Amino acid sequence: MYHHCARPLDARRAFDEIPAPNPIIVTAMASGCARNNLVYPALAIFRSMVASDSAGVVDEAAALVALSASARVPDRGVTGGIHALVAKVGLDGNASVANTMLDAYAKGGSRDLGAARKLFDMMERDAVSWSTMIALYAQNGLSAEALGLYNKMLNVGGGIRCNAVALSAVLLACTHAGAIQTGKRIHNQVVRLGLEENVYVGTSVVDMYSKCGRVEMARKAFHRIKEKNILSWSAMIAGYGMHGHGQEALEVFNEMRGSGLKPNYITFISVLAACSHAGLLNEGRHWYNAMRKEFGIEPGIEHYGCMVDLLGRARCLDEAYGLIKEMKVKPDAAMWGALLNACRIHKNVELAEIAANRLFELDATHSGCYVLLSNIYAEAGMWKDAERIRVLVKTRGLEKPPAYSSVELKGKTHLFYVGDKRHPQHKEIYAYLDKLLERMQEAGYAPNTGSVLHDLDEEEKESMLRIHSEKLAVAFALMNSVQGSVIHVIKNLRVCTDCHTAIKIITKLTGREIVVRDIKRFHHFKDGLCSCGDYW
DNA sequence: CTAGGGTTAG
Repeated sequence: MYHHCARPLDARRAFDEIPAPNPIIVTAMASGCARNNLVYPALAIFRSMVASDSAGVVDEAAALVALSASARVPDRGVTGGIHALVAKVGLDGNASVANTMLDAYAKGGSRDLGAARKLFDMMERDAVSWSTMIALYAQNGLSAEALGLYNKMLNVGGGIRCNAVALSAVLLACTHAGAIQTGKRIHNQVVRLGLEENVYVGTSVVDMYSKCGRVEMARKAFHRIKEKNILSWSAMIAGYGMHGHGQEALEVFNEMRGSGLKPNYITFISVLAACSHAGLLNEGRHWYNAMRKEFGIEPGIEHYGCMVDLLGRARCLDEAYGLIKEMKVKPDAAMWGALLNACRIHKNVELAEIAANRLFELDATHSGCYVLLSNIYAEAGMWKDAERIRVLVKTRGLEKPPAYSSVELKGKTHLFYVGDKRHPQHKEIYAYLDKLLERMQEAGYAPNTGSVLHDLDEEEKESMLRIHSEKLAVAFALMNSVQGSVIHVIKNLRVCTDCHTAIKIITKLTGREIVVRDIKRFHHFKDGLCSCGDYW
């Protein structure tokens, strides 16, 4: 009773008054501790139970409590230790115990996916084991492994059927990989099984379509969810937001409030991000103020980040800087990065230097901001300063994380790094790109060599730009798809200025529509224009 | 007495 009332100390007092507690009461005590986040006491109780276990009374329930507690401890190796104790009392063959252990190995401080997989391969597997392992891969960004295991479950899983948990997990893997074709196939499966109404599966489908560039499909799936929760609504708002559809995002937000659900911390991140992507300054200001006053939610670093983006975009650079100075949370690198980016767009060198210096203090190894600052100098004609920063990058030995872009073709994902020659079609791709570049230059495209961070002459700089991953991916997709189909490219970093300009021109020249998902948002290129309005 | 897998931001 005390535990359920979140009063662990009273529970402990009552427990201590029992002269000879039996294993049932001891397990109840441990479970109560775990429920109230007292994971170490919970584990201690289990350890002493095993130590004094002469008659084999430590049962499945006690093991489950201990294992689920071990998944919440920040130290490494705790699950392994409990595993040994569980084995000592002969409970490691128990199906529930093994499944709980599987999850615990990959969570908490252990984070050992390899150990989880090893256990998975050895144990007797049921539907829960398969979905647990698939979910673990998906949550840790190992999309290919998650998809592979999902297929394996259906083919050689010993008659294990598809279930809601495995489906939402594998949809998450499609989302990360941007694998729309596979995602659609899974969605068909969802429809066949009548699981569209399931809030977990439905929300996963919504998020998958949004993040794979099909926000209209996301909306359709959204309407099919029977009992939408705060996550479903937030996903839909975020979906519209990342595509630059700010009004639609706000309409969904209104609908949500109309339905009686209270927005939470994350909902407001989605709302403010949507305002920021669409440049809705007044709406953004309104909801930023309302979240505190009407909903009692204190803005966190993410909300400030959205506001700095939004104000910066609207040329209110001083207000953005003022907001950073007055916020109660310590500004992080992303915050100064947002201001720095706004300075790039509005060519404010003075404030850019302030932002960059604060950024360097926080993260001196972040090569992206050196590039940004150097570009700002270069665009302002301050070549010496631009050069100084470039030298700094070299002497400090900072490497940009490798940029890559990917395109899905007939269900297979093709990955391109800068200057990649690993693709079997690479010769044709480069030849195609050269021809295209000629036509682009005739149409007025001039390579923006200011954004190349190398000590090279102009010609060499142009060839550096030519081989950018997004250009390779676009060229490959153009070569291999039919006129009229929309090309979808996914990039792991922000799309570069030159590629952004280039793709706009490509859509004009070819009459094709190109959608690029970068690390921040979607860019819908059509007829020579981009949905971001050149702000990103 | 107890317990195992899933979805939202960036």
